[in-house]
Amino acid sequence: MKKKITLKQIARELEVSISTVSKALKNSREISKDTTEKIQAFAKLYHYKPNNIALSLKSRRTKNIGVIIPDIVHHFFTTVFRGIEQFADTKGYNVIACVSDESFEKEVINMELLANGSIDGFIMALSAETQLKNDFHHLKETIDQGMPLVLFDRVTDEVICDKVVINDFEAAYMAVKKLIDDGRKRIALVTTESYLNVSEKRAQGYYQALKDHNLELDKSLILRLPYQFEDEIMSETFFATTNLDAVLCVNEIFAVRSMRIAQRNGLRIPEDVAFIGFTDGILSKLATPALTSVAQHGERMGEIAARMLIEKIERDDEKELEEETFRTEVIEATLIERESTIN
Amino acid sequence: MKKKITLKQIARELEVSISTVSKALKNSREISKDTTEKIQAFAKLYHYKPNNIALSLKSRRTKNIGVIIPDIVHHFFTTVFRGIEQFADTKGYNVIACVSDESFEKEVINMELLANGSIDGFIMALSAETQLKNDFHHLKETIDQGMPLVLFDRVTDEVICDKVVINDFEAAYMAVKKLIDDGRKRIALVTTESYLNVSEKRAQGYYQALKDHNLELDKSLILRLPYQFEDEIMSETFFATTNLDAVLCVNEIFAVRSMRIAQRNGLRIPEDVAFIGFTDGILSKLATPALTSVAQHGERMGEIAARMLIEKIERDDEKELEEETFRTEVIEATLIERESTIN
DNA sequence: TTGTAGGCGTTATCAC
DNA sequence: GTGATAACGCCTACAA
Repeated sequence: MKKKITLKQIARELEVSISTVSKALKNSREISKDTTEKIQAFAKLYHYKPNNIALSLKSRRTKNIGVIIPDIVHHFFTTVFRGIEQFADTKGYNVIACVSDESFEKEVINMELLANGSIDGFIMALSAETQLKNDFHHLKETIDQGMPLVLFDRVTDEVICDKVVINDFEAAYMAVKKLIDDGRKRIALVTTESYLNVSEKRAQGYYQALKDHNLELDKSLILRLPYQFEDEIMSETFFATTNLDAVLCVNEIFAVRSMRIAQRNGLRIPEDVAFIGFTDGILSKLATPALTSVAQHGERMGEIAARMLIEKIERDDEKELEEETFRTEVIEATLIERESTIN
Repeated sequence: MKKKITLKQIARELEVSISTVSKALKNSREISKDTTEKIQAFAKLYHYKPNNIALSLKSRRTKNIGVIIPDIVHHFFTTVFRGIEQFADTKGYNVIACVSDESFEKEVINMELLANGSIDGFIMALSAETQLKNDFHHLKETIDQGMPLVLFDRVTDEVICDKVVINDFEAAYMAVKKLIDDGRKRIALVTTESYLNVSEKRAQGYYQALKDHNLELDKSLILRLPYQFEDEIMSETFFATTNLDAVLCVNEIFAVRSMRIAQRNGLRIPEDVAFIGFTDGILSKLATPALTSVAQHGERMGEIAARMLIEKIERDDEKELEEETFRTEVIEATLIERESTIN
């Protein structure tokens, strides 16, 4: 087992100084051709590669970015993550992934841990608990220390930083409008408890679309499920007792589960009830019937977030005292029509 | 904006030496109560936290582990990743995630990048291309440099290191046996091209089960799909022209897609055809009918891999020259029965 | 052309 | 009790 070799060891072996080795390996013209060749040959032989940690300590750049997401076994976050990773990779950055598990405390701990030099910037989506508590001191402190931060999807107005979101309001509006245009009158909404920012925006879009088309807002058409629901009793009762002809769900899991229950109750999709979900992951594509779904373009979202972050990181290098400017990029959601609505 | 503060700055402000500050913050009894308190108060005020990079340089420990997986938007790998992340978190380790995207080159590059000091050890599943090329020099070199490595799921006998796998052969055998016990006679296998180690083991289990139950191996019952197949023509033809009464699929996507096609062809599930898949992710649970599936227990796999790795990392600290021993942990797959087979 | 010295932030050893 | 010094691995301005 040959441990990684260092400049110092090469220098000792070849009886030259460390700086000579360092320069030779960078093809500095200061060093004679002879020594350069000798050193490079030796270095190659021993697979010399500079130690990232030492480089980071010196340059104050880790080439790592921290990504904190609420959940990894979740199609949307996973696609965003892939977008981030792919873009980061092209720029020579690595991604440190932390899962907050929807917990405020884990989010805080992870952030503080990483903020102490491990990374050059953060990309994150707020945990459910953080949104519920409305406590963002950890984000503010991080920003305050000069650490770039990009929020995506689960964002908040309380924190001033770069953001990437989709137009949730408009997307929901568009989905409901489609249902109305198809002749649906009793359109239900299946959503989460209300503190989740994105769900709330989608609900607003739903309300507005109804209003604009002179449909009354009927509270009995709204089903609010706990975020991580396993239990299907609430849904079963809802579908058994509610008179409806269309359903908008704020994610694809709710949608597919709801479709199953509706089908079990003898409803035909889309003839009796139309369904539209959010997320457009593999579930939407492979459900029976295939689910019409609002595509959130997670991968692009991740890519844009990573681009924004890396730009900021690398710009910070150049002009130290520039006026900070923050942007919010809005990605247009698109409705992917499949079998669960009438085309 | 207050940049992170360092020991040196605290020392200067308080007009003491750096070492005094360092000791005071560690509650060393060498330092007087007065100075200790003064320093700690100041440090707290400025949110002092030691710089991870500097600590790493000194300790030669990064408290990071590198995870290289072929694909992140993939239920099984995602669950393994979660298992790794969760366990790592409890031990104070962070996870750097790289996606090889099934590419040999990306795998090599990522590995070399991380191996230069960024992490303390690797957990990985081989990319498809790596298995196809059968080239493992990058793994061997990494191990040779004293970097601990744990392979999971997509492993190879060519590399000697810790491994975590499921009993693919037995799991497939068990699944086929169940189908046979249910009275199925013409059991098809939907698998990937053969270079994928795990698919091949599953195929072997399928062969053996047939053989042990005196069923002839009929090549026309085997459908080999390209790994990332989007196109459904091959499957359509297969289901349209093949006489079968059961199907074993090596992953849940193949299974759900196949079920859809079979249903479109007028086959009833499970009456006419029974289906069993591998993976047991959300697709299996929410498919119509719900899919009987071999659970691979990805999360546990990740946890065990992380435990093995961290043990090795931390043992390396202690006894430097101990005889290396490597283990292969086998996780028992379990068959989760649902509606796509007869109970 | 080569080498020395200082510094990145920290800890540990040893001297005062 | 407190501080100076060396070291982790690397880079670079400045000497020689």
